[in-house]
Amino acid sequence: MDLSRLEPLDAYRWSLRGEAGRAPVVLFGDRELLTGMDDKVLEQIGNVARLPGLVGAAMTMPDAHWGYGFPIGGVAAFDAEQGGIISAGGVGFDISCGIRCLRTSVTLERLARKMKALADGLFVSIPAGLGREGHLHVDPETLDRILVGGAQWAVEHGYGSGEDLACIEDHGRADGADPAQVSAQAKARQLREMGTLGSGNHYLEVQVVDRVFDASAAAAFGIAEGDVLVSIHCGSRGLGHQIGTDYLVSLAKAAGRLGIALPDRELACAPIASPEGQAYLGAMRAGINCALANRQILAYLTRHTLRHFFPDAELPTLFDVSHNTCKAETHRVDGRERLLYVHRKGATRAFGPGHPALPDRYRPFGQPVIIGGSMGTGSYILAGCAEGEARAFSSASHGAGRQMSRSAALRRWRGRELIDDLAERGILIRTESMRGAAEEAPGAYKDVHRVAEATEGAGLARRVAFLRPKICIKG
DNA sequence: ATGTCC
Repeated sequence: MDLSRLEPLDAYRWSLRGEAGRAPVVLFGDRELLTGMDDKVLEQIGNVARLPGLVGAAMTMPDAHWGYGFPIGGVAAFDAEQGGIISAGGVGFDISCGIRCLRTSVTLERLARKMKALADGLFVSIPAGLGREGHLHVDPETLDRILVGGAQWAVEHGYGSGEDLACIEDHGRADGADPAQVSAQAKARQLREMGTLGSGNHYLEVQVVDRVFDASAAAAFGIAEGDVLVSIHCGSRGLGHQIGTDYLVSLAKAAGRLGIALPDRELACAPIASPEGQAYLGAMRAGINCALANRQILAYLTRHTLRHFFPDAELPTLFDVSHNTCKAETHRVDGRERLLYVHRKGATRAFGPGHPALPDRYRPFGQPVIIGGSMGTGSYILAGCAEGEARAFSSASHGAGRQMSRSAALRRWRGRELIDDLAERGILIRTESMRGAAEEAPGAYKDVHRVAEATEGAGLARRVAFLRPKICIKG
């Protein structure tokens, strides 16, 4: 990215020079992260800043990269009463993709003795890969109840407990979901895919807490150095993807009908208050519930498998965060509380200390934020902080973020070699696709340590712990 | 991300 068009606000915050007809643009990240970003990121977030009803600045997180319409790592808030819009490209195709993090009572010593068997066991029990079907097949009526009930449906049907729900965003269920706005095709794709991981950057990882940055927040989150965790990264599978595809068309038509000038056709959108906007909102929330139920079922399968190897294992939920959503939230803007529709595409909600939506135990420390690492590199747990509210509508990074395209990664690496190298370093990968593993090469991603450091430096969230991977099941 | 092109 050409930094000459940017004005540094400080070492971690940059403003794009103003232009007529465009709202402010702020990019978070250090000089090296921004230098490494594609110019497309700047072009795309500049386009977002031209959409109607934007409040404050259009923003990118430190892990941002080029995406469909909106950059991945993009954050934009809109006010329905000011003609604000909602955009499918601002949420992403994998609606409510996110990470469920489970704590475990398994010690590193016990894990070390069962590494290979556990890796093989998880690979058998966790359905992964493109188009892969799950153990649970549902009928259309049941799917509609899942789309309304989310993880709450899953818990009611034996896949977990109320303690899980307390540690999921929105208590495991998005209000206002409307399955009637989800196409028959989208639903048909999901009937056999509940409880599946998917492909691409999705994974299930067994991790060890390698370093604690903030002992009091870590204690509140229930973790300490040497603890074993399991993180599950996945989303709403075929259903979410089909909702995105369907509404790209309907929102583009609405934009045309209402004369909304689109700087890029990939930014198809409609006013939140329009029939098409409301329909997408209802469908997208159904997609959120699909993803929340999916991660709850995968948590159940994970517990079942770990208890086969460690019969006394407890695996309580630390937290479950989504990073592809648009959520109605109240934010203070220029001293006034306003209801905003915050698009976070490849960005995590990061409420600060004291927020009423947080579980009691976490509230004094802020919301757990999870930055998922690339294959074999490690992940971070952070905590939302007060500055993030004013700076980014309480948003933070969601991962390492790609720095190289999938095709470029395929040309450069071989999956088999990457996996053998990682095994020599004590990290076991099990995957359905060697091609997928090459695309997910650690070198194709930004440095997760730098992303986490910049996220803290920018005042978006504070680092709490670094997690080192031990076993990774890839789609 | 995705029954990677109906």
